[in-house]
Amino acid sequence: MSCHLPLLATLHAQGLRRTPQRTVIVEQLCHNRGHLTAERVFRLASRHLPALNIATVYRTLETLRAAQVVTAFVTPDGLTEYELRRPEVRHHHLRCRRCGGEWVLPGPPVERLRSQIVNAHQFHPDLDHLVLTGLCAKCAGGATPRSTQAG
Amino acid sequence: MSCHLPLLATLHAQGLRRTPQRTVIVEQLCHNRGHLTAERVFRLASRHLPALNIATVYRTLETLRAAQVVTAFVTPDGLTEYELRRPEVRHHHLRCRRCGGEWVLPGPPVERLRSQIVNAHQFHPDLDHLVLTGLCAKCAGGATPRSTQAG
DNA sequence: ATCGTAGTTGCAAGGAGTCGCAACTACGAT
DNA sequence: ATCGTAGTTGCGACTCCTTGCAACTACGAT
Repeated sequence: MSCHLPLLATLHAQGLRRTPQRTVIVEQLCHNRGHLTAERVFRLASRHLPALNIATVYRTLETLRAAQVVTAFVTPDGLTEYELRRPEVRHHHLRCRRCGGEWVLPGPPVERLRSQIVNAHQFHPDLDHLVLTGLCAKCAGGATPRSTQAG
Repeated sequence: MSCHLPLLATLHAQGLRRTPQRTVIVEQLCHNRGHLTAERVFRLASRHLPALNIATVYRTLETLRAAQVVTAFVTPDGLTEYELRRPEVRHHHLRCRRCGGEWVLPGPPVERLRSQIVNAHQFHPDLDHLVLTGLCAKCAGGATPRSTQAG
């Protein structure tokens, strides 16, 4: 069962159109789990819909984000990346700025930070999806990180 | 005593030139504490050096960052901001995405997160200077945040 | 003081992302 | 099935930031 149909239904339920462009973009997001830049989405999607325009890709990704179908986040490098939204799986990423390796950071440590911020400052931080760059153990001169590779 | 002279000396000690452009840019960073976008640096500095070119500003800020005179960071909005580097004062920012208000988050909670990541994953995250967006107490419908206003 | 040269600049072109508009079309009503 | 219309697209122009290059110059050696 394709995963894009319920997502398109979500759009439709919000009064938004299920255009071929949006369909193919959502399909690619389903087929290529993990983070995708807009450019990559464009390249993947335009194989199936050659007349697709890059401006449409950006707009569609923004529409999907606003519709909470997709999560968009800015990496510390200043790149915007997109990922299908999985609200029940709150996770973060550790990304090595030297080798590019990436690991999943499970939710609890960041949740503790969130709690501390809420309690001490009554501030509600957007901490659903963090990408933290740094150096992995190997590049920093040590052993392998212990968490799972990112997916 | 102007703060820009020792900073320019730092550049010089690294084999880099103390040009008038760099001087005026560093002066503005000293006079205008807090976060500055490249555009704002450009506007401030070009009052003193009208022929200054925006490309030079970007390059100079990057040079200053590489020389560890300046900290550069990408906000969750995707904007790059710069701040004089003060390694002995490790701090972070809470910025309200609705009202734009900004508060300082002192170091310890993030340090605890860092320790947890290092211990569990042998990953050394870049956590010297975080900007966390979210909703302040007022915009989220509560009382005022308790930490100091950002400076 | 002059000189040589490598670091740096201004400039124009280029790339990534955004925006406004005319043309197109998804889709609910009939 | 057709129709009307508001949502959406492709396109070209625009903005912000980056890049390559010729010209300039900071500065160490003399």
